[in-house]
Amino acid sequence: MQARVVMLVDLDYFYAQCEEKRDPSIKDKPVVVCVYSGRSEDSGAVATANYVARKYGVKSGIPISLAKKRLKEAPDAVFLPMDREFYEGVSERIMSILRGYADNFEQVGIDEAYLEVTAKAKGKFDEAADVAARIKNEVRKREGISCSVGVGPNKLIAKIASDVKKPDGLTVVESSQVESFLSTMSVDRILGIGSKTTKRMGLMGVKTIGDLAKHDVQMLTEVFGKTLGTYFHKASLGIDDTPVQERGEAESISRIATLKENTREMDVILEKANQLCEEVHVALAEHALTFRSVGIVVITTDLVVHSKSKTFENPTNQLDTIEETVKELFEKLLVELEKDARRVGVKVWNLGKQQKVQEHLTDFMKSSKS
DNA sequence: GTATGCTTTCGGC
DNA sequence: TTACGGCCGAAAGCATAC
Repeated sequence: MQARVVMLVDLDYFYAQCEEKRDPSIKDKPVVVCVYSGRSEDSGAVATANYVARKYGVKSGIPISLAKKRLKEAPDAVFLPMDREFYEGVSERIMSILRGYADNFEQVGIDEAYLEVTAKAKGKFDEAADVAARIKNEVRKREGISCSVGVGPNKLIAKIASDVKKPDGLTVVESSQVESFLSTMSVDRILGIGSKTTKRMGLMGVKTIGDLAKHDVQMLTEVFGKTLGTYFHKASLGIDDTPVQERGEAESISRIATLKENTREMDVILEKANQLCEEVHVALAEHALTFRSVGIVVITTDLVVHSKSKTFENPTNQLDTIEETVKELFEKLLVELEKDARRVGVKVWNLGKQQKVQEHLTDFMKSSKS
């Protein structure tokens, strides 16, 4: 029985790097990939930026206008609209390269994947480092994209390791190094520890993963409950038994859009919402999926997010159901809002694979014959 | 008290 | 000094069940 070796491959500043690949002449310039909302020249936000732009304080999530201001002294800066289809194509080809190096493979989002490499690296970390180097070379040669890789005895360590050096990094943390590797890391590096839990732990005097490891599991289960307490305890010791496994289809499908003007008029909102319902329905149909939950979101003029949702007993795939539920939810939500709506969204989840009715009937007839 | 499931909000990219 | 997307999964908060 070999000790596990797990790898996390993270494609560096992915959207912006795809743009550099498409047009290498922009490589040494600040590159900012933007999501334009269409309501005015520069309204919208930054999806991601290359490291040249990051030196100017331009990063994911900031307004485009702020990014332009920060790049005033860089007249060669390049602002490009997001081209998701192009990035998805690049991602798909890279993911199929990565798959070839893995015993087991798990893609996480468009730019990240876990690889179980225990067998391929014969349980040895130095062989895993060679595999990682080969992966980086092949991805660079075939697709012209750099990535940062973390190698560790499990997913938890591989993920944290991948963040240590980027872009174009490779960090290996062997089992014997796990304790000192984790000891000074902030607790919020652990998946499942968000801002609230970080604050609660801070009040207990726990700031680093090393601090967390000093508390016994009984104490943690008293404070956080059995499931979470046990999980935090294991994570603090670098223990993570979760397997690397293929993910199914997305767990939710959503579409959101910015309105031309701020409004609280139901007609205007429902017109946009119905477009979004149709888009969601098309996406469902493409994958032959049903849903059991429907939700809406409204972002008001003060940029506060409000949402409502409804879950049904039985799965369906009907556009009518989406549209009717969305209407009902907007009517409920709008009366609660004091500000106008700026953006609206529609989402479905609790997805399932659509059964083929004909098969069912055939099965039924087969079974009723005997 | 803990587990589970649903709803809403948060945060990464 | 402000400025502000789209999509996803995770986290948090709550209700209910055991």
